[in-house]
Amino acid sequence: MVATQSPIDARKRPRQARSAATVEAIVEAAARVLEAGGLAAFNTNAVAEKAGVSVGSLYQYFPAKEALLAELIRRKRAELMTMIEREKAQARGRDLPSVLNGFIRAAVSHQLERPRLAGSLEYAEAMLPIDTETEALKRMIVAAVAEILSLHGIAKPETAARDLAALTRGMVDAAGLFGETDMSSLEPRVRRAVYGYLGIRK
Amino acid sequence: MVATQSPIDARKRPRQARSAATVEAIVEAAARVLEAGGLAAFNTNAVAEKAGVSVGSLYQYFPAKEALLAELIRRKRAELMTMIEREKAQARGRDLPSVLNGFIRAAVSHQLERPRLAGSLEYAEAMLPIDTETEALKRMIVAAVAEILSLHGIAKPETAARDLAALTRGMVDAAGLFGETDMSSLEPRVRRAVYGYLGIRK
Amino acid sequence: MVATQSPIDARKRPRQARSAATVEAIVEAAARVLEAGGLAAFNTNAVAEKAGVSVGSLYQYFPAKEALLAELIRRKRAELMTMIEREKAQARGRDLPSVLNGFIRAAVSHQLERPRLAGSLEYAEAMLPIDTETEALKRMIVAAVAEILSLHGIAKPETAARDLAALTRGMVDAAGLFGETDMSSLEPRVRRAVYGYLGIRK
Amino acid sequence: MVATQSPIDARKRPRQARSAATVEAIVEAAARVLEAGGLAAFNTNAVAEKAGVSVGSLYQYFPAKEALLAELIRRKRAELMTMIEREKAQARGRDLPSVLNGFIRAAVSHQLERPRLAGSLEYAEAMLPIDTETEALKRMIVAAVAEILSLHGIAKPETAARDLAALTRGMVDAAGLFGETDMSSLEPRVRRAVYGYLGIRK
DNA sequence: TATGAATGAGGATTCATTCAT
DNA sequence: CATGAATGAATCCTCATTCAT
Repeated sequence: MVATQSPIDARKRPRQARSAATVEAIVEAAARVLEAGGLAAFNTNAVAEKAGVSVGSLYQYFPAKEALLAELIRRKRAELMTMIEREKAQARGRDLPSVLNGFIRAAVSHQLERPRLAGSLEYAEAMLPIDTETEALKRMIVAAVAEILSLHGIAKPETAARDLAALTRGMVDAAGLFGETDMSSLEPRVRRAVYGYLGIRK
Repeated sequence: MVATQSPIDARKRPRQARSAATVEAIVEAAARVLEAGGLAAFNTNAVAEKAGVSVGSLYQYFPAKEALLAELIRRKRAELMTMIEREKAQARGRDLPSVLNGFIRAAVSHQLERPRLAGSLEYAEAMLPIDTETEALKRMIVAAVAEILSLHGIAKPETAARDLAALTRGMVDAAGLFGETDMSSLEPRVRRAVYGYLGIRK
Repeated sequence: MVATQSPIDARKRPRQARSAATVEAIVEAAARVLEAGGLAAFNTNAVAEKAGVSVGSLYQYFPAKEALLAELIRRKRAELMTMIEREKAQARGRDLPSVLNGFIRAAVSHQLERPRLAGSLEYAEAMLPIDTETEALKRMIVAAVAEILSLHGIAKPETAARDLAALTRGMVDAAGLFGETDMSSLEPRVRRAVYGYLGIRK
Repeated sequence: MVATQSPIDARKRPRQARSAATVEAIVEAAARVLEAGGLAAFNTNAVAEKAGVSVGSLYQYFPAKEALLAELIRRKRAELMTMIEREKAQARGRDLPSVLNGFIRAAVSHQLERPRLAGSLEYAEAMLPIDTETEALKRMIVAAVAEILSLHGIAKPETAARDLAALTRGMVDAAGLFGETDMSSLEPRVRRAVYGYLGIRK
């Protein structure tokens, strides 16, 4: 990996097994703190305490609070990227609706899980200076979706990919915040909007 | 549970013209600060300075930082409510697409204006304990849209109203953050998604 | 002391009488803390406490710890500059030894006063990035002395000025740290070195 | 109050060849860190890293940060002591100027080498509680010089020794910090001051 | 009422030192 | 002995809020 000189990006990689566990504990604690109290409650002392670790250890692996946030964002994006790659791999020879259904199912399940966490990360990402790696992942995700759309003859595939992602995220976030937890109820509603946007019938 | 004396709810209403001007200056300054630096940069000293007013005066009208945020949210909602009332008033005797077009146009123009401000307010609203008045406005907006949808035979009008609002907000926010400023390009895309969701063709 | 009113001043100027007193209390406390424990003990909490003021107030007037240090340096230099100007004003028509005696007396009395404070400020000045105003004062001091030397036919007056300042400072610092407090014993020793350096006899 | 077991004083002496190499690496790294960033940047982690050694190893040989600093000071003094002994050995039968020239040459070359390092060590020595061994070395140096001066009929030889050392150090430090690196230009200037102080002509 | 100086709790970050491996 | 992960006290600095003028 190329060392981009941004401090937000610079995370010391653990060299021993014990520290890998520490890093995981910190990351999970960070997610929980964000989940529970949003960005306002997200402070290094709270995260360290919830992780059962000292502040010093936190700073051993994340040189700044923002670096921890960036790691959470990076992981979320990476998860999504993995899901998309999986869908893309299965897309060969299928018709567009089938492919879209896969994407939608992946996106909804991914986003509906911890809506308050997701919302905080999205806000943080929109407001903070984003590190290069995360930015790249973002572009790759859009590009992957756009590629599929393009193959099926959709015009302006990049814009469409962004619009569909935004629309889906908007719907799922709102549903999650409203208290919905049932994917099977939400999925068809998202599908209708997506199909409508693309001008195809189910 | 009834919040008898939540501090966030207790906002003095200005009583004189001179005070009204001060309040306006503070509110506009608050919006600008949020616009420029997001919630992280939103602090009372910065707002007071940008408003050309002392911190003391700020606290004269807004007993806590959150009260100022709540006022911004309330105003945003009130604007939207006004737009919706206007559209509703014109909806008599028109077909659903025409009515929807009005709504969509209103929503897009409203949301696309200051996307970073809108994003911060939405995040704040989702995370902070909301005061009763804003909560009520929110419900009224959904109810107003749901009523229209119901009149035109849409099933589960409340859910639809929330979904459409969420989908539209998601798309417009993303477009705004991406740098789009042209309503005429964004509107038809939103329309396609909305129509698709409702299962009607243009 | 006269506030020289330089354009380069990163310090917020107090607008009320009460805050002027606060600033003075902070500066004097800072000097005392440095005097007592050196740079290692120089921390904002200690200074604020000794000044009988909150940390917040300290930061109201000095945006960083270094700014406070810089102010101490600036004041010390300004004092010296004032002394030198006074001597320079009296130098007209006198012979070099008389002028030098004045300078030496001023320098010794100035430096012997609080040797530990002086030492800390010198070290800080040598190590920290110096602000432009202090740098300019430093040059002015050297230039003023060099001018006098030049008038009396001393070769390489700039180098001589720096050497004499260094030699004097070295001797006085060491004497101060050793516990000497008697100017009248130290002065003639400095004089012998200075005269010797310049190749003149008393 | 007697400090029975001051940590600064307790410095383990290395016993094996391998350890000696480690100790040298640490000491040299410490010097480099001081050279580069002064006392503010002097921390055990930085030193250990630059030495290519773990912090644990550093603490194996130096039980506290101050012990490392003390070792640097002790070495610097020991170097000077060695130089002085060498000069003293050659002093038999020579006249005072010849002897002084030797001393001055030794002192200038010694001090001009790494001025920032020297400055930091001097400051540390002046401010920190000094261990007994270093204190003794210091006295021996003064005594050695005083002895020479006394042999040549100089009054108050102890005071003179201290004054000359201080004057020389002041001049060389300032020259070094100013960027001078040429001994041959600085030496005669120091000589003039020294001779002047002692009231002898070259 | 308006002002802005003052407060101090809270939160970010560093670094000397310890100790399990 | 060597390692480097872990600790937490110490320090810098911010900002919501109060209150004397």
